[in-house]
Amino acid sequence: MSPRVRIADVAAAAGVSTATVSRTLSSPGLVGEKTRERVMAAVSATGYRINAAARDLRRQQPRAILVLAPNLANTFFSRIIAAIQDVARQAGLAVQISDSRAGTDVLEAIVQSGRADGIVLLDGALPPDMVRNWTLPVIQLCEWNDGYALPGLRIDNAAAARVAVDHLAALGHERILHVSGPAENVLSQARQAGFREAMTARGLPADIHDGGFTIEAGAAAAHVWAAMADRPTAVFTASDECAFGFISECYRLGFEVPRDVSVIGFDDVDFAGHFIPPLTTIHQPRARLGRQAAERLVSALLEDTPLGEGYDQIPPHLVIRSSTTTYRAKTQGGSAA
Amino acid sequence: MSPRVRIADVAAAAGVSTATVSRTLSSPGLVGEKTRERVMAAVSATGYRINAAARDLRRQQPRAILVLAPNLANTFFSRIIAAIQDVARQAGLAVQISDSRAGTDVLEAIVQSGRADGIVLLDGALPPDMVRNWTLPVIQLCEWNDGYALPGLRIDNAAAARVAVDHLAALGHERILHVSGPAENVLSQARQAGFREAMTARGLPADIHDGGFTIEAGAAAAHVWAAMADRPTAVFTASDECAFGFISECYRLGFEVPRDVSVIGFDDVDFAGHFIPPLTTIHQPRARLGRQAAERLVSALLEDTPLGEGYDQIPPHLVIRSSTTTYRAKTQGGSAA
DNA sequence: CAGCTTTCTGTAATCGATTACATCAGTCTC
DNA sequence: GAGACTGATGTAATCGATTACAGAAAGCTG
Repeated sequence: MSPRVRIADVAAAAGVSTATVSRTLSSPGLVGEKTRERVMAAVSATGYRINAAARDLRRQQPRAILVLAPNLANTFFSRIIAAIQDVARQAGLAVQISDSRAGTDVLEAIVQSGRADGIVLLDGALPPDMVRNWTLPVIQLCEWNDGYALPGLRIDNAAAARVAVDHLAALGHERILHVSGPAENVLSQARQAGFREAMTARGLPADIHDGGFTIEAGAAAAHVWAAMADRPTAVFTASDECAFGFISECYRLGFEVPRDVSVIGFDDVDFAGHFIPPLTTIHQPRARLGRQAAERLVSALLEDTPLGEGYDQIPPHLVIRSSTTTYRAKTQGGSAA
Repeated sequence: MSPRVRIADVAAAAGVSTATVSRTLSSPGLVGEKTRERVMAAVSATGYRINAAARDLRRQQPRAILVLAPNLANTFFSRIIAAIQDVARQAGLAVQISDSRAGTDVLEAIVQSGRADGIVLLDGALPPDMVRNWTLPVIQLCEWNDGYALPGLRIDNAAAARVAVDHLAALGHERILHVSGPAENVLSQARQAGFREAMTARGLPADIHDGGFTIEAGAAAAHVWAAMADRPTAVFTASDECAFGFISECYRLGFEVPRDVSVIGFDDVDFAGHFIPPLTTIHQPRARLGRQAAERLVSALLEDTPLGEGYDQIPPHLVIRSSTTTYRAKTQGGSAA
């Protein structure tokens, strides 16, 4: 460990004061050209790197944003985080990531440590009291919670559910099952509401099974579906993973998609188009979501303007592939109850 | 923005000096019991949170680790990062994440900023000159590069390839194609070497197609495979994603797995067991890899001992599912060249 | 050339916590 | 009760950068 090069060392090497070195680095316009050159030469000669802690302390801002996501292992977040990272880097900000389910005291310590000056919050299930107390700018992404009273960005989940129903109805389906996400999740609730609304608008019964976002939840739902008296001819699932699990398990039970049941997923993960069959699903523009939220936060931070209050909603987009097909009233004796 | 509460405010509220407050927080044993209680009361009354920048500056260590991964959007990393995050949090360390392909100057700035005191490096393709110059402890994970001369952790990739070949050979396959990852990638190279070795040891020809880790690469490989004169009866792919792409495209071309070709993947991503067919694949214990690497780094940091030099290699583990089956010399007229 | 700008550079205070050292009160020993 | 020791607390220097303020040099104007 060579002793760290400090700004004073660079100043000495260049024969100027530390103030001049600092200015050369942060606002070069204030420094004479010849001096600037000498300083830059000294910087590279000494291999000087700024000490972030000292700068942050003095400037009172760490130039970093914190991303809080529930369950980092969930692949849904990776692309979003990559986009956030990308925007942040271009603005010269570091990105710190934490699991939002780490426990309130841990979370408080992280948030209040002064290590970040803005937050992207991907979790809508934190205690509102805690979140409202945070003094840094926070932007909600994908999930949300009205109790936080924060600006945010998400797709229009209810509309997405309606679009899914529209598509299935247009194909002739009348019995549609919605395998929803966890009941306490806002996304689940919004999508359920949209589903219910679209179904009742058509005078159709709204069958909802409380499932989850996971592959396992989808597989379990397949058994529920298979055991239903008057089996729905189409299923709208909580997520692509859920759809994968559902389809796989159906296959194992001797059913085929879309022959025996049409399936619509949610998210359009990378893999959805390559599944067998390629999955019809609601597209979530994850890179765009991450980028847009990050840009809004970053510009608020850099220009020191408030974040605003808007809840941007991106309209839903259905990607039609091969897991849905027209409903043909059974011609074969196949699948009675 | 309420003005931040500083340690001096707490000291005033408790009627003690800042030194006592600081000691109460970091080494409570040094402080008298009654004083300690008064200080703690003052801390919660004022809502005091320590300022990380000031502490880091004084202590000369930021208590954070930096994770560098190529392409954060890749789902392979999410679980690893979650595990690292978990270990770090329990040790009271923050986690900062950056894309290792951000460009050498950006990377240098991040690494040398003094914001982290240790690095987990998931990329083996950075310039060795740069990496060797880093003065903080670095541990390589999954990928590696001998030019870095760093300690690391990974599975035994060559052995994994051998295990894959063993399995296929035991099923009677003699023509096996290896769809490998990018030629310049160390993982690809190690697996290719293992594949070649295992095949030649059996007197079998080692067919290798330079592909990639992606779904698209797998789909492209399916066309290559389909066009081969004497079509291999089994394929060992670079990754599960590659296998998925391969299988999907085969299906589209009118082939079925494992009826027409057995397929082995690599990684055992969450989804592998739910694919159709469930994928036989080499398991990478991603949570364990992340955890183990993080633990090694964290304990070196906390105890201020060197990281050591070992390259831990985890033995490979094959998960046998349904995408591989015994080779039956063609009885049907099906698929001649 | 006096006086006024403008441009550049240096001096020194400052951010908020940690900690070496000094101090002081109380306890123990002989 | 003097002296030594222990434990608790305070004083103040320190980490490394930024920046308000001041001063110096150079350029302009009349």
